[in-house]
Amino acid sequence: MADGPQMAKILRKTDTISDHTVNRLSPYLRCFTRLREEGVKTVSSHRLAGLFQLNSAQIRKDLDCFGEFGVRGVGYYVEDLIDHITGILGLDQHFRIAIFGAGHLGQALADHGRFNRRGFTVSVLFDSSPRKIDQKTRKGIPIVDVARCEEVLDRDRITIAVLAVPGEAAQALADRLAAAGIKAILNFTPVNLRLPPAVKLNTVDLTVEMENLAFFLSHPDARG
Amino acid sequence: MADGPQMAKILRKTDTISDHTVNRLSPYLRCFTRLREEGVKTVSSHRLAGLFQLNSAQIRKDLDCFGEFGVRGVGYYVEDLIDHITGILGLDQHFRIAIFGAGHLGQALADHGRFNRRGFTVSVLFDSSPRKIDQKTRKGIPIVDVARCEEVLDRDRITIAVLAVPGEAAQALADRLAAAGIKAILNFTPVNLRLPPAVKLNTVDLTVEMENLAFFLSHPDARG
DNA sequence: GAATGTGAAGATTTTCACAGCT
DNA sequence: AGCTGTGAAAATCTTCACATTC
Repeated sequence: MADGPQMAKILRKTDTISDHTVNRLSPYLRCFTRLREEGVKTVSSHRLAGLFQLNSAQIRKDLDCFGEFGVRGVGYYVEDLIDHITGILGLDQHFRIAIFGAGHLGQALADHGRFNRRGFTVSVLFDSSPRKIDQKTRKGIPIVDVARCEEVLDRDRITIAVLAVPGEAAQALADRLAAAGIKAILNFTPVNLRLPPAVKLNTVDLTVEMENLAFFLSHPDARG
Repeated sequence: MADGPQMAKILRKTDTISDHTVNRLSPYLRCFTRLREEGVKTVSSHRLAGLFQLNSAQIRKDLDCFGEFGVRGVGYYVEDLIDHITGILGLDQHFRIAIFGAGHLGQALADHGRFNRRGFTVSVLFDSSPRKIDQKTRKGIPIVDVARCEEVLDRDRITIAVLAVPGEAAQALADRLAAAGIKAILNFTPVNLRLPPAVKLNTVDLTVEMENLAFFLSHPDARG
């Protein structure tokens, strides 16, 4: 629904949303969903600014990206916001995920609620260890031999790969996934992956997060 | 070593490093460590630019933040870079970590190599479930009743808390941790935590990561 | 010659401030 | 009166370009 041609209809004038705005859409959506649960019908950019610790102009600019559907003197209709952002993010489609690496982290992610919610399903884990192959996770997601991954990725129409393998295996696997037509990768390894531009890569690097905290602990004067 | 007063000596003129630069220090350090292992003695900003897919001027500006120790015509001494960045990040100190929530994710993180390396140790997990209290993780890290957390945090001189609890419990716990003197939190819950400015907060939000990928899958024209 | 350090230019993001709707 | 939408200003981040040093 929010594919190529339709995008122009959803995305208003710019035809392009800034990177930072994209990263705010998901928190916005979560917030709006909670507001709806609380029975809130409309919300102003000022109130949202308070909730997000952001400037209200920032929020108006962000929401402005995909059409003027705020109402002056009133604010934004929560239901409208949810519809629009759901569409922009593509969450009216369904994405199937494969997790590579059935170690503790991989299995924890596979069974984690965040990966199995509106818009997403974890369909399979891949591993190379004979002790894990053909087992299932606690919640029943099958663990398959990574040697068969191309076949299964295609069969299950998987578009997102999550990498929870040892760092040494990451680049070779990423190359293989790119060749197999995977279009998005969430990388939990600490490797700077090289990928063709058609593949979107997000990296969650726990070392970076921890060392960033260490920096602020060592320099209490900087930010806090 | 890299504490308040000394900071002026390490941080050159600006007395303040930009946020983006701070977040690049950790990847830099990892890269330099690998270069050292490979026996590389000096490295130029151009070569680093290639490795990081960054502009070479960017790298020079970043490294310039904490003193001019590049050598014109030669480049940077890898050993020097490692020493300086280690100091800046505070990794010559040792930080003890407590993980809150001994579910699959919490236990996976506790035993994960990234959290138990130079500069960091996971000393304890906290949980409220009687079935988990007084157990240990696979690698032997004790799980303690969260009711006792203030006592243990103090006893073990823990400065970093990792939150892997259900979202509903997160804000109350964060308040408690702030009151207990915790100075840095790595938050894996999808909650926008409010904390006093003295507490540094980093959030890893898996929903945001997945929905960001969904956006790019739905808009192949944008970045890829 | 090679590579740093850096002022100035360029790009991007955020904030301000206010005209214009309801 | 209240609040959006938006041009313009401010702040931040990145890149260019070149004088300077080894």
